[in-house]
Amino acid sequence: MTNQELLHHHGLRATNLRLELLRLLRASDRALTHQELEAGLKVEADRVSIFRSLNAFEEAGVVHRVLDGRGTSCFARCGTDCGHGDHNDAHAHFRCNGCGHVYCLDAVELPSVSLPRGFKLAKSHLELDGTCKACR
Amino acid sequence: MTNQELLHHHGLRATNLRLELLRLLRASDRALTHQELEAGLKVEADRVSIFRSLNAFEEAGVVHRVLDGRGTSCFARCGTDCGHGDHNDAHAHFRCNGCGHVYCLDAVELPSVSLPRGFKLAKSHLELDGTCKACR
DNA sequence: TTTTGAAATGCAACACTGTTGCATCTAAGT
DNA sequence: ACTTAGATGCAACAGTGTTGCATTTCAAAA
Repeated sequence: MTNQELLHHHGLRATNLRLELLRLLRASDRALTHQELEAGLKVEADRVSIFRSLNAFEEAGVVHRVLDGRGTSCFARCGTDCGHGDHNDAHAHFRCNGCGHVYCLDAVELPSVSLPRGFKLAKSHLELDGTCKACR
Repeated sequence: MTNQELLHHHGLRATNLRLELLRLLRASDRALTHQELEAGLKVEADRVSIFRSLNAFEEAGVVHRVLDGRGTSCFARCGTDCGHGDHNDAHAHFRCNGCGHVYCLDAVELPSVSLPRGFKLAKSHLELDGTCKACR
């Protein structure tokens, strides 16, 4: 599926900015911040438009959001099985303490947890940190 | 150990602000943001001083920091076995999607994970969300 | 192909978290 | 009571993220 088809399939318009953002996200093996995306764009675009596009992507199920260790949002393309507001992002994330990059780890298995009485679990996120391949 | 002793024990001065912050943190069953702390203070204090105190607490091993779902820092008292830069905060955290409150869950067991080749693990954080007792 | 309405963008302004520099004050040991 | 390193207050700043509003542009229908 092309990026254009992907956008249309989720009810979004295929603008230059959005096609560019998807291109960058698809080309990356890790989750990217809005700053990295802005820096990588081959098109001029306003910060606000990038934020709005990323929010639209997230809501539509095109990307998912991860927080890096300092609380800023990173975005990565979703797997094929995400829909509107229905994310299947139940995989672990690894954050490198050296470069700060955030990787999605689809291979790592998530634990099943039992919560104290009264708490109702919706989702669990396993956040790992350490040193990545490039930083060793 | 009194809050005064606790501070001295970690090489920090027992000022009004810091004693107040510790009082609030000890009285709470969950992690608090700087905003909640500022609102709860019985003493006038500058935002900056609160941030600096919390940073000093964290570095000394008096409190640990958790990010809530939107990336803002929450703070909670550490267990007894934390020292300078040596946190023992390897427990799960639960964030309520209703009220946004963050709870430390000492009871939940952390999984052992195996990373892809090249990644070196330092710490793992299990972040859970759902609905808390009060919000059901 | 042209029209058209909704979606997307750009710009300005704002709120919030968090930090730094510097002058002043205070806790705590002498 | 002195002294000084540690703590505070104030002003200013950087970064993320949002909102309102006018303008542009995509995509579907005429």
